[in-house]
Amino acid sequence: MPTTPLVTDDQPRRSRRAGRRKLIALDAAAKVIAERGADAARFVDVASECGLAVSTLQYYFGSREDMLVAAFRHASETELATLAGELTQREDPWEKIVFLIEDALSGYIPGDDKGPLWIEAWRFGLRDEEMRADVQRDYATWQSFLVDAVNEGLTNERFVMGFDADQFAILALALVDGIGLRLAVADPLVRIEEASSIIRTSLATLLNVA
Amino acid sequence: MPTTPLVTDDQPRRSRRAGRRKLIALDAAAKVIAERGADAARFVDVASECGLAVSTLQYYFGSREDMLVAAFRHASETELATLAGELTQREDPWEKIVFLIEDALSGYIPGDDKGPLWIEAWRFGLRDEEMRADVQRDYATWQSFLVDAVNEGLTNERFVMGFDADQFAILALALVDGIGLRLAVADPLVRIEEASSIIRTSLATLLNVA
Amino acid sequence: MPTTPLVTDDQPRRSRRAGRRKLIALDAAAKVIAERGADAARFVDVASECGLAVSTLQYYFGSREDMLVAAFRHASETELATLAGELTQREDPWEKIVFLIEDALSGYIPGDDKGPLWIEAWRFGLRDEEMRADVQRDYATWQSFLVDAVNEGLTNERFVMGFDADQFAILALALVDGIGLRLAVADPLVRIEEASSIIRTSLATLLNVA
Amino acid sequence: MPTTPLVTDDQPRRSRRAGRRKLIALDAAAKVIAERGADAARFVDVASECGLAVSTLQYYFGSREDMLVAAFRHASETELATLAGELTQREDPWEKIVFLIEDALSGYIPGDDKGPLWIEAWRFGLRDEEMRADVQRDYATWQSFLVDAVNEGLTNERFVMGFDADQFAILALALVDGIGLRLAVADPLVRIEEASSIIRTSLATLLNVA
DNA sequence: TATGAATGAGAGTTCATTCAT
DNA sequence: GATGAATGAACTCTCATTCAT
Repeated sequence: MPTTPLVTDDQPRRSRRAGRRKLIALDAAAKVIAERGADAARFVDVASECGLAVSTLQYYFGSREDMLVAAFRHASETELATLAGELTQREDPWEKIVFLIEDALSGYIPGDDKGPLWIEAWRFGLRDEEMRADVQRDYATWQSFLVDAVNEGLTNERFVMGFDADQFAILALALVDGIGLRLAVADPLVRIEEASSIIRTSLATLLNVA
Repeated sequence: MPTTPLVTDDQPRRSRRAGRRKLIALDAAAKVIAERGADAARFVDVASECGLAVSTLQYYFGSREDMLVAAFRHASETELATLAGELTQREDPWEKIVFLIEDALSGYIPGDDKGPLWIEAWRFGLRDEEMRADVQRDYATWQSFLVDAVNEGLTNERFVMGFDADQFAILALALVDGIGLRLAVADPLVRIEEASSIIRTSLATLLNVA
Repeated sequence: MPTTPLVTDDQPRRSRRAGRRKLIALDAAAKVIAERGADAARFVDVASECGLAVSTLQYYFGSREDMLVAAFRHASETELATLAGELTQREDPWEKIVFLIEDALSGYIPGDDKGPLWIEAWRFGLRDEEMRADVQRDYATWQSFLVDAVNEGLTNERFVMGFDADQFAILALALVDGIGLRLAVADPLVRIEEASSIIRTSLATLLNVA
Repeated sequence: MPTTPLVTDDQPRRSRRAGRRKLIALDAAAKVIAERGADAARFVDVASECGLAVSTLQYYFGSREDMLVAAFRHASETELATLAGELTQREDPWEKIVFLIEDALSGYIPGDDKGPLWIEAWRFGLRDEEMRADVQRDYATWQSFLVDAVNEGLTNERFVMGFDADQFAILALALVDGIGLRLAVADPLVRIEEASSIIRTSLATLLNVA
């Protein structure tokens, strides 16, 4: 190992540096998008957030829109990978479901960037085909996480349910997003602590959790 | 005709005409917002949509942002008034609930402007205090429509439920919005017809509708 | 006259002012094009030449390219109109021909803007279809001026010639442009005074001017 | 092979290769200039035309402008050398003149790069002193080719003429360029076949070709 | 020798806004 | 009350150029 040729490292090192900076730029872009909204995310904002020149961002991503899409994609890929890792560390299917719900919901609490970023992503997807495909893929992934957990529970006989697993997953995701939106706009009628328990209770009811 | 008091009429008529034009402008603005998104809704777009001059719109509303907020408010007031009227024409509380759900959900079907407008409204509310207050008020109104229906049903003993009426209303609205979003991004995993029935079934389960 | 309705003047007055300024802008653009070349003619240059804001120029012309084309067209229309006027003031066909040649040639003498502008125009026309049509039209007009004079001379029996009038006109224009180019690049082998006399002599030879 | 002195060869071979690549770059530059015009000839265009990196071109030529000038010079030197060679293969002075005229004229026919390149060269020369000197030199060379042929013909008594040889050469070149321009802008009033014959006929007339 | 990474300078364009009428 | 003319501010994007390797 210590004797492996250092020279072959040279090529990767260059690109690795560039790659590193690009990742930093992507994170900065995601942060700016979450804070100001995608439409108001300017090159200058991202540049000053990550300390790179505006023209460097353009060199990396081509156009502003491409930067936004790349930032969305990077953020969601990172998050979904983390999520998948976390799930493998939990045994009980109901626990998995609760984990997913709590994680998703927490993103909407003012101060967290995940919710706003997600909101921007699919709003962008309303009018941009490429982004729409990404959003659909993300929904599908979340849904599959839930479906897997539900199916485990059904197999275990921990759950008994009148819906099929996909329908349940759709309902669960909808509840989280729908309530998340009210948290995001700081609706005084929906308190954070209550939100979580309402969702858990209603889903438990639908699943007849043992 | 020529002898009718033209002069005294003149003042009111003018302002009435102005009022008329302003309403047309508001509708045009709402349409443009729904189509392009609030951030991309330019004065020129609205102007060419309603046939008025850009400077006329500024004369009416002051700034672009004020125009947007006015458009949102006008649209929601109009819709809520219509909704209230429709509700009085229904007797059965479950029917009222179904009506509200169907109405809300239908707005999200691609091609309809109500869903996109609502999305723009609360996204705008994420970063604009004045708009946020409007959004919260709208949520409260929708919630009260549902709460009233639920309470009727509980009184009638048509419904039996473990939640309180507000919690149920929050759940119902969240489901509609959450699923609406997936319809809006044309998610292939959520078909329109199915969406409605999932919501109805799950709510009926929670309410134990007689 | 002093009693004509002043009010009807109102509308035109506004547009007349705008029209006035636009003409000034067109002249400024032509000057900048002649000096720096069309590709290097920036909005800033034209703006500072005529004292208007850059955005005003864009308001007038739309895009930079449209401004250039408008400037070319304006210049050529003005020049051709002047030329047509001058021609009517000359009787003798040979005198007309000489006048046309001298006028065209003089534009190429360093310091004059007409030659450089013409060069820019047709070089632009090499790659722009709209401009190409304009250039062809200009060539046709110049050619027709010459053809008319030649035909007069043939009728008068002042000229006797083996070519037809169009061929002669093509030759004459080619000589003027071809020699003009050498004047424009300050070719030491072609002196201005000589240039004119060579052209006159050779054309006179071809026409066998009486 | 393995025993041949690799090292001593190495230096020359490298520079030879470099020289080869530089020539390819020059041809690519000339092509791009002819197609897009000198002002629009970017490093990227040339780079993608010849498969080299932008920074390599800059390494070769220094600045963009230097690359352009080098390309012009390379193209004209190549052409003039070829031309000189061709002329030695012709005996008859009139044949030489016709050959020169046809060659020059053919460059202006849309599709050929020589005419456009020449146009760009002297237009560039209008504003760049270095280039202007090159253009004047090129004109001088062409003119000398013609003058030599004319003098041969006068000595032979094939030609009888009222002009001196330089004046004739100036006229001939002017005709070719002047008519070439009209071919270049696809002027419908000047057909290619006719153009050539008009020039030949008029020059023959002036020379009283035997 | 040759090239990718990074950046500053400069240009066109959009757009809300001001002002005079 | 309504609108066209004019403009400044802001932003994206292109491109030559510098630098390190």
